[in-house]
Amino acid sequence: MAAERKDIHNSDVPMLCRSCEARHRGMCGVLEPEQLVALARATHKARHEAGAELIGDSTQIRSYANVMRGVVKLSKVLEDGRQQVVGLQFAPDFLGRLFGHENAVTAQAASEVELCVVPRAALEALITQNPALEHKLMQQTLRELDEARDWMVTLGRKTAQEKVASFLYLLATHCDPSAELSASVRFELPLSRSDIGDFLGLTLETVSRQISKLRRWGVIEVANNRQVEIADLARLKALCG
Amino acid sequence: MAAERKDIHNSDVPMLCRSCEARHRGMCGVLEPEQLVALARATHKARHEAGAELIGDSTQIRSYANVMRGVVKLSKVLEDGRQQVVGLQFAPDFLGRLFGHENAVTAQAASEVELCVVPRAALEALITQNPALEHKLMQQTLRELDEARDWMVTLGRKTAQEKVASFLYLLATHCDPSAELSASVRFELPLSRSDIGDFLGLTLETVSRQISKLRRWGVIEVANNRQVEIADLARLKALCG
DNA sequence: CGTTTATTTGACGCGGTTCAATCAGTGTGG
DNA sequence: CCACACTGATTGAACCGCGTCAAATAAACG
Repeated sequence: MAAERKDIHNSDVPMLCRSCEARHRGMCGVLEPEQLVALARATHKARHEAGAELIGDSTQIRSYANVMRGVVKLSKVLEDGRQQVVGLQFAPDFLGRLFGHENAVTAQAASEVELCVVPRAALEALITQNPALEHKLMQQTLRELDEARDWMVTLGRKTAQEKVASFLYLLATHCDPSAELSASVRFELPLSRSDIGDFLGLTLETVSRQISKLRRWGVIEVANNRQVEIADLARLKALCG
Repeated sequence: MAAERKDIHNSDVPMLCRSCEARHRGMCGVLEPEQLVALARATHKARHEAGAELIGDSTQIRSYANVMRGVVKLSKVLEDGRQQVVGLQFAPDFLGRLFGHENAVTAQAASEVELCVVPRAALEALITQNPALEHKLMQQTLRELDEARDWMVTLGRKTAQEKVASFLYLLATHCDPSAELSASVRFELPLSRSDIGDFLGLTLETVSRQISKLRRWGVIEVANNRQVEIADLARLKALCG
C-alpha cells in the first residue's frame, strides 16, 4: 500500500504528457504528479485537419482541450453570414468556455492541430480540488481579455494599413517573443487572406492590397503566399498606428 | 472569547455594505461574514464626478474596486489620440486588472460614480484564503471576455446603423434584463455622442445621424439628448444585424 | 440673457467595398 | 508531359458609406 503510493508519486510523467507544452507553460504545470496521472487517464489526443470544426457555436459544452500543436481560430458569425474572428489560440493555450452552458463561438483548426481533450466533468472536478488550477486558468482568461481589448482598438480605430501591419506584428512577436526590434523574423501565416480579413474586419481584397503595399515598400517579403519574412520589425511596428 | 467570536458571527453586515449590490450579485456575496467584516475595514467608499479618471493607463496597480453606483468607461488610446472604449462597467461589477503589473486601460467615470475601493494586498490575500472568491471573479472575467468578443463582431462587421442599434439594445437589455421584446424601455444614456462614437468605432457625427434616423423611423424617442425611450424592442433588435 | 458646450445637419471627398478580370499554384486525367 | 479545372491571391475600376470640415441649432450654466 505504502509502496503503491510511493510508486504513484515516483511514477514518470504519463507518456501522453512527455512532450506536451501544457506541462511547462500551460495549465498542467500546476498539477501535482498524481493529479497529472489521473487527468491523463481521462484525456485523449485528437488530431484535426486544417479547416476542421472543433467546437460548434450553440452546442453543449462536453469537453475542454489544450492546444498541443497548431493554431485554432475562434469566430462568430451573423445570421447573414458576415464573420468575425475573435481570437487565435496557440499551444499551449486552453480551449473552451469554462463553466458555461453552451458555446458562444465556433472553433476551427486554422492549421493542422493536435488537441489534448479532457471531459468537462473531469476538469471541473480537478478545479474544485486544486485552486491553483483555477488560478492558472484565471491568468489565461485575463490575458485573453487583455488581447481582446487590444484587438478592439485595432478593429475600431485603425486604418486598413495599420490593421494588416498590426496583424503581422502580432504573429511575429507571438512566434518569437524574444525578437529584437532590429531583427528580422520569419514565419508562416496560419490564415488565408479571407480569414485575415475576418480577423481584421476587412475584405480579402483589401488585405491583399495592403500586403502588396508592404511588399513594395520592402517592409516584408512573401513566398508562396504564406511564408512571410519581416526585414525590419521596428519599421513594421511604426506602421501599427 | 467564545462570546466575542459569536459576536463576530452574528454581527450585522458592516454599515458600508448594507445597501451595496456587490453583496448580493457581486463578489462580496461569496464572503463569510467575518471576511466581509475584515474586508470592510480595509475598504473605503469614494465618490467621483462624471469625467473623473479612476485608473490611469500604465500606472501601478495599487487597488481594486467595486462599482456601487454609476457607469465606468474603460478605454484605450493610440499615440495620436484616437480612442477606443473597450468596456462599460455597471454596479456591481469588479474594477481593476487582477494580478497585473500595471494597468492596460484608462477607467473614467461616465456618470457620477460611487466606488468601494479595496487595497490590492487586502484583496489578493483574501483571494488566496477563499477560493470561492477567485471563482466568483473568474466568472465575471469570463463574462467580460464574452462581452468583449460580442463587441468585436459589432466593431468589425456591422454597419454604422447596426452599431448604433446594437449599442442601444445593449443598454436597454442591461438596464432591464427582464424586458420583453414587445415592451417599451426607457433609460438614460450614460455616454455623450462622442463617447458612443469611441465605443462603436465611429465619429460623433455619424452616431448623431444614425440616432436621428432611428427617431425619424419611430424606433426610438429622445428627450434632452440623453433620455431614450425605445418603443418596440423587437424592432430595434431586428436592426442589430 | 449671454456664453459655452453638446448635438444636429449639410456638403464634399476619401478609404475601403464590390464586382470583375487576371494570375499563380496545385492537382487530375488523358 | 501537357491541357484542364480549381482554388487562392492579386490587381483594376466603379461605387458608396462614413469621415471630414463647416455651419446651424439646441441644451446647459453662470
